[in-house]
Amino acid sequence: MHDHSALLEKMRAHAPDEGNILSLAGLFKVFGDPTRVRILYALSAGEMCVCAIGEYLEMDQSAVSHQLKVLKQHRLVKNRREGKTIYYSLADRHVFSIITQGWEHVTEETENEAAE
Amino acid sequence: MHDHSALLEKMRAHAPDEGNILSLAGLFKVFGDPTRVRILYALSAGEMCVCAIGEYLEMDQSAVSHQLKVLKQHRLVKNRREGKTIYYSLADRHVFSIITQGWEHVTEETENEAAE
DNA sequence: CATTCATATGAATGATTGTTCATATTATAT
DNA sequence: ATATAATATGAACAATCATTCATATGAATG
Repeated sequence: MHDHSALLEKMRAHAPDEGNILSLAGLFKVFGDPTRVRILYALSAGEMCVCAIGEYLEMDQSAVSHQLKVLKQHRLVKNRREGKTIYYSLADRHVFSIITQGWEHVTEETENEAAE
Repeated sequence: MHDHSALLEKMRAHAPDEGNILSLAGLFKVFGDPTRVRILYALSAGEMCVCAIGEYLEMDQSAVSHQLKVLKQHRLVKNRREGKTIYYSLADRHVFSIITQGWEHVTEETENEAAE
């Protein structure tokens, strides 16, 4: 192994906080599932109740609830109750801007998606 | 289950392409691992060779190579050879702006991270 | 050309995770 | 109170995935 002591010295000087790294990876992991992305997309059109989401995405209610819980834990969605039904909606503006940012990367270059 | 036919009708009208959903989730999944985030952060300071990354992150060379391969497949990093060593760097401007976007969400609200 | 250095790759493994099934809440209505 | 509708939760299972170990490539050097 060749020498990098100088470089490493410099890098360790302004290393990012480990807690933030974990939070950040945790956040992106939530976006890293097709089902959750579909849910977020659906909610970008406006609030929806749980069973409407399930019907739209053709998945059963339990699976939807489980994923909504994950999304809520990371504050990507919020909900309100109206009688028996609970309506979910996007939590804040960040949520869709993160998706939009990723979208640009994905749609920008479409050649050899899984190449190499 | 109550009725949503009207809502669903409208939503299916402008549903996002399934292929794009999968690509997008795939992209975020790559960002959803602490090791890969650490690597991207490291590379944001400038290009580094594989063993420097490994030394910096205190993980062995093989693990680094495996993750670099994932990052490269998703065009988040690029590399160039110089003799025996191969230098990796961020692929384009998107990469860090995606991280920055996520960072804002993570650092904005720090109360009850894993609550509920 | 044999050796060494830097990196890549393949198989195996342990851990994580999305979905399903069954069951539990919570709220309305009769 | 019972029944029903809407949602949530817990356990179990299958699939995915990050890491490790061993080995392979590819380039320089003696």
